[in-house]
Amino acid sequence: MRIGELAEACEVSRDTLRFYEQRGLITARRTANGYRDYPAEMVQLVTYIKTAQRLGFSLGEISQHVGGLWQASAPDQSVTQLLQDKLALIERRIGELQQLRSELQQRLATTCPLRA
Amino acid sequence: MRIGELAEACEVSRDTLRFYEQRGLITARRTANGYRDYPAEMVQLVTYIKTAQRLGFSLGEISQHVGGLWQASAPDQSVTQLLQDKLALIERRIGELQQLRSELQQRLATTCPLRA
DNA sequence: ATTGACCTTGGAGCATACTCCAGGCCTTAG
DNA sequence: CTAAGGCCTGGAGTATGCTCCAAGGTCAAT
Repeated sequence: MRIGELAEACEVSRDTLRFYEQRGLITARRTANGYRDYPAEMVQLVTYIKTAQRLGFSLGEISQHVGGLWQASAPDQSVTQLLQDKLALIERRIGELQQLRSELQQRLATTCPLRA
Repeated sequence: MRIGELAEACEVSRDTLRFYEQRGLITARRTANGYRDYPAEMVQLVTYIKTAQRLGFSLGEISQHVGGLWQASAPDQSVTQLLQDKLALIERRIGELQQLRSELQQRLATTCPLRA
């Protein structure tokens, strides 16, 4: 599939996909005429990247984990390790957000929400 | 108090304070020699800015509300609304992260974590 | 053959939130 | 008097994550 199709399927811009490639988050084969050619699974990968991003991960963090996650074909130790690292990261982030939430809830209960 | 003292009291850099001034978040009197001179309450204001930021507000959002907030004796409705919106956002994110976490946990429990 | 939609590249520009620097004045201690 | 340290300004630089642009190649349809 070409970049425009992928872009539409993932609801991102072509520029964003080229930017991700530049940053090493995704790669592309090329057709004879030089156009990028993506496999269908690329939709899943880009969706994954956007999800992780929406959840608060930077592209840097994502790129540190995505390669191993995506390329491993067998259940090997390093992949398991990567998943566990990711899980730990997610749990940290949940904790941070929960703390933020309780701060907000407390502030909403006071007379002057943002004071102090 | 001078900028260095304020910076230390608030644990931000002098540059950050000058940056906030540029953005209209804070203002300063000047002494005869041209130095910025802050009242002691400025520590509270800067602390408030940092808090709001940690809670997910951009400096733009903060500056739009800072005047009213700081002076209002009663909880301003628009601010309360803003806080509630942020709270909703945070709760959505926590939910998504928890879902991602359970997905990862399930994958880690299978023999072949990355299939499917 | 030409239009129009698609693709290519490198590079510039933008918003956010700082961070650092040069060049220079003010103040206080030795 | 001089040095050290704090302050001033304007402007450049940094990191993130795009977004847009110019100039040009590709391709299917009319």
